[in-house]
Amino acid sequence: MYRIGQFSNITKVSVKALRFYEGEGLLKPAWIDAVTGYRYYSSDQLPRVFKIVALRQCGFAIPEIRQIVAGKNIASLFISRKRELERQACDTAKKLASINHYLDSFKDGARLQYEIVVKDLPRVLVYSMRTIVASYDDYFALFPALGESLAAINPELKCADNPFYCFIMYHDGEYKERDIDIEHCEAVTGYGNGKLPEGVQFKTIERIPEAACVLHKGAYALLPEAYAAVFKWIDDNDCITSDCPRESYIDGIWNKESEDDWLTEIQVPILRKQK
Amino acid sequence: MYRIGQFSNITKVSVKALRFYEGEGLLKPAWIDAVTGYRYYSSDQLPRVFKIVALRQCGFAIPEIRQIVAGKNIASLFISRKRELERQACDTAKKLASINHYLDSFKDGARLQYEIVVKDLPRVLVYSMRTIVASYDDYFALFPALGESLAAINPELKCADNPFYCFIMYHDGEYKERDIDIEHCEAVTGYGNGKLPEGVQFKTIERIPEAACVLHKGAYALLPEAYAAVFKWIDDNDCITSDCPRESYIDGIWNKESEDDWLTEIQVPILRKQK
DNA sequence: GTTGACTCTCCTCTTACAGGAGACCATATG
DNA sequence: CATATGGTCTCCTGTAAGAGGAGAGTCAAC
Repeated sequence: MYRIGQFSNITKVSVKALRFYEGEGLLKPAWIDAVTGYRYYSSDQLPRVFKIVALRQCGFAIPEIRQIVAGKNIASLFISRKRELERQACDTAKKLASINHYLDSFKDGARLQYEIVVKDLPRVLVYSMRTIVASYDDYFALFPALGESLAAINPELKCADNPFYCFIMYHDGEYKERDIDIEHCEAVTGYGNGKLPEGVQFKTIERIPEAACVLHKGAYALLPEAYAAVFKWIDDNDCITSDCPRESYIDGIWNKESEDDWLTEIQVPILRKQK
Repeated sequence: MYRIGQFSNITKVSVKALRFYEGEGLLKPAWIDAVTGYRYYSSDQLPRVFKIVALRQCGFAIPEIRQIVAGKNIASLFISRKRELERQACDTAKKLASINHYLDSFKDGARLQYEIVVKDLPRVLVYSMRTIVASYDDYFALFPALGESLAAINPELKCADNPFYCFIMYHDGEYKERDIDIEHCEAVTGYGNGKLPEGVQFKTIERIPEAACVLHKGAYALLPEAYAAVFKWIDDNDCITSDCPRESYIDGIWNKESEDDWLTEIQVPILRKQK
């Protein structure tokens, strides 16, 4: 019979842990002195300790270990543990890739400027018009008229209380300066039934489970830098672009005077490459 | 200005988390109504939220994020985060390998019999004798005499209160049934100074940082099964044997009548293969 | 008898929020 | 104007697996 300290030395399990396992009903001491309360352990308990320690080294939680030592459902517990560990490994790999991306970007200028966030983009109903515009300036000229025409048809549909309600999608796979294939979208609360202008329609845009997003603060002329950052991130993180990028206008000429305060979010749908 | 629920929808950060970040001094609402206590957020705060979310997605803890947004020590924090993540990845991989080992062993008989535990074997002073014995039976015949000769020289040195005090090391790289090169060891509390029998010496056995250990319950004839299990584990876990295996006698003929109650621990020093 | 090393129980602390209770607030509807 | 509904407030508890420590009792040796 060994006292708790000796047994702790033998098994390399801390005294705190031994007491904790007792409380959890995993390992009762062979005998407890009723007067002093001292716990006494015997070598017969070593197999049990071994089992507990081995399972803890596999990352099992206490209630799972309790089931396993009771002899229940063994294989299924191991399988679900395996899946959980695989999930964890994948998770850690993502974080690591992201960290490496930022570390790499520090090499040039030592500032953390464009932070990439992975988000879910929910399914959304929009009032949309797809056009090919000669240049960005042409697009910005077109833009206000659309909002007004929507307001004229079904004023109750607008949901402008969400700053992300207005965005465009770029249907060109690549970057272009001229003749850009653009779809202008405004989120709405339902399909309207007024007469639509030429080329305009109500439609549903399906959910995107993962999109790499970056926030750009400042003039639109600097947007390409933000694009470069997010595409580098996508590459560094072993992802591919899975759908057309979106640009969502949060703050702009309509509510901020200085270009430096304009806020635009770029959202690029992604898929993780299988390894 | 958005109320907390709207801002939560926009940023995909939960209401609870927004309030928590305020408490942590990471993100103060743009304005708080002094009468109602309602929090109001503005789009100017989006960049900050982005930064926080991006850093959380890298696995940074709140105090680290607090430092980063304050602009301190950026690179070093990223580097230590990277190291931590690499440690985690390695840790998960170990657990996964271990789980896979057990799952594999279930294929034959569906029992969890030999659990492998990775332990540190501390530095130890021993009274040792190395011999080549013709067979195991010869060794067991030799065994008691050694303990007695030690007791005769320096009785105060024995530390038999530890059940691991008595073990042997196998110097043969491979399994043999005849002419086995064995070192018998008994842990002692110091070097003695009596006259030593032929072939016997006091020596120090250095610490082994990692050893794969398995507990065998039952007759010595079944020990090979335990050896098979531990060597399979070592293989499944991408490790190599780095020193001679040890067998530690915990319960045996001297304190248990039935062979079925004998308890022996096998300890195999290991090294992880680099990947 | 006294020391020093062990051990006991009980309490708090760790992380990044989630869940819920009970009360207050805002807006739309009848 | 009263009410219904849903949003928000603060405050409390819970999480996993123990670690750390306080204050009191115990064991063995000198």
